[in-house]
Amino acid sequence: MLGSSNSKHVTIFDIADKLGISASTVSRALKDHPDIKESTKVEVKKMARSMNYEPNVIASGLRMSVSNTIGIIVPKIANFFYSSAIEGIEELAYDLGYRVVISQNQESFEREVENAKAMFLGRVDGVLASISKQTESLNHFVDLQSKNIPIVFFNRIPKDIEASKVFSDDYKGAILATSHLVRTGCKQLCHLQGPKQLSLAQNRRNGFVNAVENYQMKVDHDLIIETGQEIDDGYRIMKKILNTSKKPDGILAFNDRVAIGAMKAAKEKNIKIPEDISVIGFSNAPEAQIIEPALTTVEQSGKEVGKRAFKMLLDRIKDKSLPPENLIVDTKLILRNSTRN
Amino acid sequence: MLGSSNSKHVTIFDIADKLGISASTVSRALKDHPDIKESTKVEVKKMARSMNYEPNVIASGLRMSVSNTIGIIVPKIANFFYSSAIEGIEELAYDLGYRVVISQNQESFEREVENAKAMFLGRVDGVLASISKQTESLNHFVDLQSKNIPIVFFNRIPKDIEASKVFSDDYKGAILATSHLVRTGCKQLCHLQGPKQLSLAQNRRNGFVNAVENYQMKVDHDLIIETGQEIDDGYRIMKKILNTSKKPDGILAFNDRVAIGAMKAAKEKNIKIPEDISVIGFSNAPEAQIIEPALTTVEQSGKEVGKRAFKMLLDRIKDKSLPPENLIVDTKLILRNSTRN
DNA sequence: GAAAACGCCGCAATCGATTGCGTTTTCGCT
DNA sequence: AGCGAAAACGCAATCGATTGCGGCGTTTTC
Repeated sequence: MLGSSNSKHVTIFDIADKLGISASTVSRALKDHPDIKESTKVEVKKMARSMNYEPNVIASGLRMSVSNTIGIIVPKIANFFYSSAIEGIEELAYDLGYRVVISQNQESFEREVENAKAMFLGRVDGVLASISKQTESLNHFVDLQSKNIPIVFFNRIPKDIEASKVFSDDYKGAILATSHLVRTGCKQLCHLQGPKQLSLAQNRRNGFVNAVENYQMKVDHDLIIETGQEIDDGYRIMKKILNTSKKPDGILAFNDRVAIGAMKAAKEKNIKIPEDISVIGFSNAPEAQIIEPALTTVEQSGKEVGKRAFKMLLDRIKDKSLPPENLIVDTKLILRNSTRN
Repeated sequence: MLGSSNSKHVTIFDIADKLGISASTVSRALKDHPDIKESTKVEVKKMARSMNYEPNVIASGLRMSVSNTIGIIVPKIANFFYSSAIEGIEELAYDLGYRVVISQNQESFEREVENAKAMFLGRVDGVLASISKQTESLNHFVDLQSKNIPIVFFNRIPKDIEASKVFSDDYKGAILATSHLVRTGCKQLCHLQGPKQLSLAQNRRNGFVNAVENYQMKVDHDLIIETGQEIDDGYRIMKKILNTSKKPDGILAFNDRVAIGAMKAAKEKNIKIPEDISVIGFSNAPEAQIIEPALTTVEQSGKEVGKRAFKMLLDRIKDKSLPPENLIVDTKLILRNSTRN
């Protein structure tokens, strides 16, 4: 267990006293320093165990200037993708003896700056970050780097910074999805592209456009529309679209929630999915399996992205001279019933 | 920003040197100690600002034996309720200068014990915990308490421990839900009660039973069934039920996901919801609004529970002599279309 | 047989902030 | 001017672990 008494913590001095040796020797013995005789090591370790000694990571951290802690900065914790990513990160970090501290900013830029500062003050060994929708300047991250704290960005990544980045293959995902729409007979495609400033939204858009052009079809730019990222955003936009003369028969949405909103609007107009209109989302969130018809979507595993990002960060914590690297996590199309065969 | 140079951190000694005074004075000046002359305070603070001084919380923590960190232990991070709770906790903690470290155990008891130990080693100032499904012994938590680390349990709470607990009013929620089923004409009620060992499941069950009896109806114990907590669990059980002679016309499920599974099974048998069978879930998860018909459910705000639990913990961190307290967070029934009017 | 080498361990400084206690400075008052 | 109390500040220890350097006793080396 954790130790039996409720008295103060056992220190290496306590062990040293009991054994009539010095604390230095105890310290060295516990970490198998070659200067220490085997028999002493055995004694010390035995005593340490019997006294329920547990090293004080704070004290050690002060001396060594490491904290064995990594920080995570995300826009919002209670979001399926991010909580999955955090789950993946925690899973790996835990086994490696790293603590995970979390902070969120609810998409506020100022708050993100504070987040970064807090990470610095907390002396974390490294940071994993997804930027907020409002992030313009990146000084707070650059400052972190200049303090020798490595950063790995994941999912929502900034362009203008030299740092490692891990993100899903949005471009390819969009190509796969769009191609599927075309091949199943959609003629008039629409893309609800989410918040324009996000690079992942740009990648998806590019995938969409390129795929359409690949099939020698014309891209209708009136049907590439900026949206929010919630159900209601998809709903409102779709309602507007359906009131115009343009009648899209295939939709690639920014994410599953936007897709679901769009589906809701279509259903209200008695437009049948997938017969009259096919819909594809992004994420493979839990909701995608619940909606009817079940939503075809581009899977993006938050857990996987989180894990990869953590590994990359770990390498850079251990060797600060490693150059930045980009890692693109594969995506795949999950076929369900919101698209035709 | 964070400071401009990439050199070592500025310490109170650096400030003291520049000003030709001692570090003690700097330390005291920075925290407005009455022994220090007003003019010196001003000078010190000015210098501190201009040198971009930031206190080293690790060093201070070592001396003060506090970490300004609270730990969270949950079964699973990527779960809507828990990630909402974490979100709420982080929101409050952040503003109060507390860091939040997270650990999960994926419902494994052994892992939970490790979680607790890690919290101890990390010298957190307090712990917020939801116990795993498999938790039997509570020694690891008792140990934490005996080390003078306050714990507040939330949501999934253990019975046999003297500690503060914050949980939603499951009993009342079940009463509300069950009553609504009865009042809208359900005659044969069924309760999918989730994992039996969880106290919240027991509370819900009690609410269910008492409500039924209140209406002078007989409780059919064959229709109070232990289940898992996932969609598939609800689906499988419901399929079985529908193959028996008992035909429930009202279901209170352990949570929304189980409810959704049950709905799926019913739909496959062409049983109409809510005409032939009414369904109510627990949680008000995002999925509840997506499913069709939209799911009537007992709302439990993870965010609210998290915040309340954090406040309670904070009080106990500041005053360790505070007695344990129970706080029951109100629940309410959200009416949607999976029940009749 | 003296010197160099090695094995094993302790002293004391270090990381940065805090604080009890003692010392110096300041200032009021006679 | 001189005394005493209060105000203002410095010294050094402390929190716990780590580590360079030096000490001492034993063994190896030519």
